[in-house]
Amino acid sequence: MRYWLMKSEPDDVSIDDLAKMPKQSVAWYGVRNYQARNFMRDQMSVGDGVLFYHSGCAIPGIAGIARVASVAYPDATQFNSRSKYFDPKATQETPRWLNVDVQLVKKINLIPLSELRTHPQLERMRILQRGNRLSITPVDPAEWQFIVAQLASA
DNA sequence: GCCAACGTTGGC
DNA sequence: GCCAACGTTGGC
Repeated sequence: MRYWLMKSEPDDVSIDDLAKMPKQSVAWYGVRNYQARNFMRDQMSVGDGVLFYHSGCAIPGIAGIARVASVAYPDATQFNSRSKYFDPKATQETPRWLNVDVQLVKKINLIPLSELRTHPQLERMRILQRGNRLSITPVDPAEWQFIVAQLASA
């Protein structure tokens, strides 16, 4: 059992969009970074905890709690020439990009990035480090516990 | 819109 | 294998 923070742009898929999906589950398509892909491929298990993070928006922050709902499988968008995630080097036989399914556990009151920064318990979080761009990052169990028990319930 | 940080590409 | 150039991310 591991814990993750996964970024999504709410203009693309927001926490409310996730809540409206069948089974409140969505394929986490569009990851085109090898390190993030490898986290999904090598380290994620069904049931892992996910902090659903809104980025690239007016108030970035943690918008909900989710869970990993599948193992990694080929990301369909890499094969779609009309998709912005199309990858001409990927084939059905040798896909390059993978995704897991992510399922909503609960929407929470947004925990803004600016608030996360105020908690010394969280100062080592990857998301708070300067220059962080990775869209999927591991979260320490202690950080997960603090966020879910102390911040998400507030 | 700006800009710092980072990953990828491609020439050599 | 190095590294400059370029594109992207993402907070502000």
